[in-house]
Amino acid sequence: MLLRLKNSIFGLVLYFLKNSFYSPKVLSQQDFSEKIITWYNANKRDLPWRNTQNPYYIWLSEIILQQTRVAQGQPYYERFVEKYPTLKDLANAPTDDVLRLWQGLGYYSRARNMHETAKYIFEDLQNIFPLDYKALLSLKGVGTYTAAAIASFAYNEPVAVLDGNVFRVLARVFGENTDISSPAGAKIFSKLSNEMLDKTNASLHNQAIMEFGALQCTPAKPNCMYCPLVSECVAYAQGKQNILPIKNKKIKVKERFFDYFIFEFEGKIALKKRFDNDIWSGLYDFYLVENLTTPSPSLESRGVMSPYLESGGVISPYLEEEFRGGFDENNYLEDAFLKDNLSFFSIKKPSKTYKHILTHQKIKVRFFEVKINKINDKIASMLVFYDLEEIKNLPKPILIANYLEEYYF
DNA sequence: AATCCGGGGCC
DNA sequence: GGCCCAGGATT
Repeated sequence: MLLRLKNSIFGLVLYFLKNSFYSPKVLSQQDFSEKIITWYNANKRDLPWRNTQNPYYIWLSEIILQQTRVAQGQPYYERFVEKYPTLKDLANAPTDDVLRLWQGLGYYSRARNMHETAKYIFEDLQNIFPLDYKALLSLKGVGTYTAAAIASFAYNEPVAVLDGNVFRVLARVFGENTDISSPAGAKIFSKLSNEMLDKTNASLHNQAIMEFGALQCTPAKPNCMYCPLVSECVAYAQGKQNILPIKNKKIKVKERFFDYFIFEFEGKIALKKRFDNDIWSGLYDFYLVENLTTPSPSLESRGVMSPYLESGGVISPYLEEEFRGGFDENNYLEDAFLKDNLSFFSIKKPSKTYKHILTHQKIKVRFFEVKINKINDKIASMLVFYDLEEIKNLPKPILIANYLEEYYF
């Protein structure tokens, strides 16, 4: 008992020491919220999705902006609103069209999930957008951030948003050094963000803290000189603006090697729709041979390719199988081209090697333009050809779209 | 808990 | 080249 009293007195003394001498001013919920909202009213950008309480438009903007900068996402938002002014329009659109409009934004599962959810709301929920955080959270593609954003912006429901901006602002202002990429961090920051939330003014508060993070409390070189929270900011007092927030998760980048074969016949080009658990699912690219370990040696340098550069060669009926399963480098030419005399073609030298950088992958890509002169039923059944007008309207990885733009359109 | 999913912009 | 971006799904 005595020990406990001693400890509590000791703790009390420490508390006063900490807050009187070593720490910035204590920040109440009201002070915090008022300061960022005042800042927001003076500094906010005029963004189109802020001029509506329509949950469909807010949802659309939030899906587009996931892991995407405002400057990059805004033109897409405007095109989506133009083309699909209501949820019904989006629900009734072909998936290829939705993905085509999304082309270049990346993370294409966002578009696929968005379209699926649009159909679900229109058909199964009688076109009534879910009305609270919990219901929103059950939607495909809607996680805790997006559910909180829609619930607060559209319905003013008192749930705090927690995105990269909010993590950063809270970590710095309160000197919270828990790893934001850890489950413990998610818990602590979620609690902290909800404690700081102005519960009668959730929409404005949430908009304000994110905009504050985006414009004022930026990842690099935050504008501490003119910051309304500078005298309360723990990170500033301790000179830790560049350390916080802590994010320990390291991504590892995998290197891949793509050889694309662009089969052309009578002005049409063969494309293949991608699927499964790989990048660009749902998009169309050329016929791909992936080397899983090292780049295949330049075909000419092996002294094997040269005859085919001039006189044409043959395409294997097993081409499709080879394309599906990668290929054995030693049997590369045999497997891909030499097994049967099914069709004559001529092949251009491989293109230069393009480097395509993704978050988790570094891809080295070469293109081989293959003109097919004669075709038979087997080849026709292996390759699906599209004319250039069709290709323009199909969703493609930006890598493929750029190549087509450079050499075919 | 760890891994995967794009593309662009900034330093 | 490294980091970040109005994160979420999958395993």
